[in-house]
Amino acid sequence: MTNAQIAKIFGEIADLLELKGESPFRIRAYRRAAMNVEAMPKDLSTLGEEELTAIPGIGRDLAGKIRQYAQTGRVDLYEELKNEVPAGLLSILRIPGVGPKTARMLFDKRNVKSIEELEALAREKKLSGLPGIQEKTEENILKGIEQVKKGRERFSLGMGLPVARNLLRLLQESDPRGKFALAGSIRRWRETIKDIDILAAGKRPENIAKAFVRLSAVKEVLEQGTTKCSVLTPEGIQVDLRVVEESSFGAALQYFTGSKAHNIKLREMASRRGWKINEYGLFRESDGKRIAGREEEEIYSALGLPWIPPELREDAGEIEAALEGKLPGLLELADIRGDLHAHTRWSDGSHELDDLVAAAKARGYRYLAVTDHSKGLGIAHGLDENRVREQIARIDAANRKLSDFRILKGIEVDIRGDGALDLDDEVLSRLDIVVASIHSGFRQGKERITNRLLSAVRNPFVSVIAHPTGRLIGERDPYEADLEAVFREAARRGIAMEINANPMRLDLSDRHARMAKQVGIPLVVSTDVHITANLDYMEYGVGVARRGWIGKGDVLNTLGTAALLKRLAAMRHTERPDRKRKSR
DNA sequence: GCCGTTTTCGGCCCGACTGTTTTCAGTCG
Repeated sequence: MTNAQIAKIFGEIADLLELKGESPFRIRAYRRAAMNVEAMPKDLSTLGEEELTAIPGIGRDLAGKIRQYAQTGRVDLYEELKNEVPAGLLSILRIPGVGPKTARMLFDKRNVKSIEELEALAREKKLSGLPGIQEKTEENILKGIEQVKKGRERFSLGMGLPVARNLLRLLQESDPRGKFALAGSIRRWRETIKDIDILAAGKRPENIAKAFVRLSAVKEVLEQGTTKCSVLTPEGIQVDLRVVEESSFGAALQYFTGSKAHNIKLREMASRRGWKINEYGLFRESDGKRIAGREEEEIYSALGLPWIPPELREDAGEIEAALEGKLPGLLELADIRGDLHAHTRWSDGSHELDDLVAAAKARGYRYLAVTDHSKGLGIAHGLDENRVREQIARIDAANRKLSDFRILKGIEVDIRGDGALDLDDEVLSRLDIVVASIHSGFRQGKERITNRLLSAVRNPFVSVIAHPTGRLIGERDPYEADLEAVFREAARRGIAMEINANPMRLDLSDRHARMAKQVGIPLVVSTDVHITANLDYMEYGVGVARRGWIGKGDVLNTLGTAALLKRLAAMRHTERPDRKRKSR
C-alpha cells in the first residue's frame, strides 16, 4: 500500500460523494484527508490508530478506512460508491467548467456516462435546452474536452517559472508604475503548477487588465473582467491575473499565494478573534473596519505571527511553529558556495573543464566537484579506472593554476544491478567526493532496489547518493525503494543525500528532504550540470530545500572549501587501502 | 467527516466570473 493510493481513493470518494450531492463538509473532509495523506512521508500502513488520528484531517472513521485498506486492499465505502455511480462520470468531472451538478444532470437527463458520449452529444448540439445549458455552454464543454484530451493538467515548475517571469517583465514594461508579483504555487516553489497566478495593482485597474490580454505572450483569452482575467499562453499554460487597489496588495498577495489549507487556517484564527480575512484586507466583523492589508506582513502580525515564507505555507505545521517562534531559518541561494555534481565532456557533459570552472566562478562559487559518469554508463562515455586517474591528474594540474577556486575530484559512480559500484575502491579512495546513483533496473522490486542503495551507502568511499528516487517529474515514477531504510543507514554512516536541482528531477522531493533532515542526514543541493547554463537550476534545488524546511546548516555545499573537504574526508569509514604504504 | 479559548454538537473560508437567468446557480481557485 502506498500513501498515494490511499490519497487517490479518498479523492475519488470525494468526487463520488459530490456526484451524489452529499454534504459539502463531508466531501471537504475527504479532500483534505487525501491531501494530507499524500504529503505524509511515512508509510501509513505501518501506523496504529493513534498515530493515524494524529494526522490533521484524519479522525477515527478515516483512520479505520486506512487500516481497512492496509489489511484488505479495499475500502467498503469506495466499492459501494463505485457501484452506485457510473465510472465514466468521474472522468467528466475533469472537464474544466463541468462540475458535479452538471455531470449529474447530464447523466440523469441524457444518460451521459463518458467523455466520448458527452462530446458526441455536444457536437450534435443536443445539449442546448437542458437546464442551464445553451449554445455557449455547449461550446465551452467542447473546448474543455479538447483541453482534457491535450492531457497535461499540470506543468513542471521548470516550464512554468520562465513563462511566468517573462509575463511579469512584459507587464512591468507595459505599466512601469504598476505593481506586479507572482503568487500561487509558483511563489511557493511547488514542483508542478496548474496555472500561473499574477497579482497587479495600479492607478487604473481596467487598463492593466486590457494591457494584459494584449500581451504578445497571450494566445487566447479565456475570461476577462475588470479585476480578474484568465488567458492561455502559447505553451498552453493558463495564467490568471488579479488586479487590486494598492492598499490591498499585501492582503491579496497573501490570499493568492495560498496554499488553500494555509489560508483556511489563518481565516479560522481571524474569525476566532472576530475578524475576517479576504483578498482586500483583514477586517473587524463588528464594524467592518480594516485592520491590515497593504503589506503581507501586516496580516500575519495582526494574528500574532511572524511573516511565514511562502515555501512553508502548506498547513504542514508552519503555523504552529510560527506561533511557538520556532520557524526554521531557511536556506538561501546566496548560501550556496559551490556545486557538487557536474559533468564535463569526459562523459556526457557539453563543456570542457575550463568552461565549467569559469561558469561556476561567474556565479560566485568557491568550488565545483567534477563528477563524470563511470564506465557502466557506456552511452554516456563513462570513465573507467584509468580515465579517472587521468582526469585526477588533469584536475590537480588545473588546481595548481587556480588561486581562489578549488575543483573537487569526483565521480558519479553507477550503482550496478547487483548493488556493487562500478569502479574499484582503490580509485574511489583517490577522489575528494564520490556521488553514487542508479541508472538502470528501475523496475526491480522493492527489496532488491533498496538493497542496491543500502550497499552503496555502506561503501566506505561513497559521500553522496544522487537523485535518490530516480523519478522524472511527469515522465517516470520513482523506483520502489524503501527510502526510510536507506535514510536510516545513511544517517548511521553520515552519508549525504542529494537534492538534485534539475527541475525535471527535483529529487529528493520537498517532503523527502524534510524527512531526511528529521532523520539527521546531511544534504547537498546540486544541479547535475551538463551544460553550463544548467548551473542556474540551483534556485530550483534551493526552492525544494526551503519547502523541506532545510536550513543553511543542513546543507554541505554551504560550507567553505576547507570545511567541506574536512567533512567529506570524515565520511570515509575506513582507512584508504593505500594509505599505509603511501605515508606523507 | 473533522474538530474544540464558541468543546462532544454544530459549526465548517470567501469571493469572482460565466452563462444563464431576471436574481442566481455552478464552477473555480
